[in-house]
Amino acid sequence: MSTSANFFEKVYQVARQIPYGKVTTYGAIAKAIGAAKSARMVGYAMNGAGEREDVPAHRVVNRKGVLTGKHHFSGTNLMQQLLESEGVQVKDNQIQNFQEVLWEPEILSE
DNA sequence: CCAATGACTACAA
DNA sequence: GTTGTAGCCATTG
Repeated sequence: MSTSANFFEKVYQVARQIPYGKVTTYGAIAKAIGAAKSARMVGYAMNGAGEREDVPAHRVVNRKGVLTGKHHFSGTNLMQQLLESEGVQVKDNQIQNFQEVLWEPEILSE
């Protein structure tokens, strides 16, 4: 495997730590895994995480609290429904009480 | 190896 | 506040 394998693993590891009814941002995860400048890669990793039920990709949004990656889910509003099902208010693909439901992961250390 | 892509973010106008 | 440009870096062709 490649070095990037660890990168994905770290992303999944942090994503799994997201508590119920909470959300986080790509930048927060990227920073937590020690790759704050690789926020894009976090979203990219989420692509493969969609198959993993252990990784709630629907709880990961961009820094504005917008469901930018909803198109990657099965349906067009599946991501929003999942969030609303957890008590997260979403409107027009954007989380309303974003700051209230926002959860920041802890920095991973080796 | 080089070029293009992307579920991002920050800054400038 | 909106729009545009640039930086970022792993993946893919």
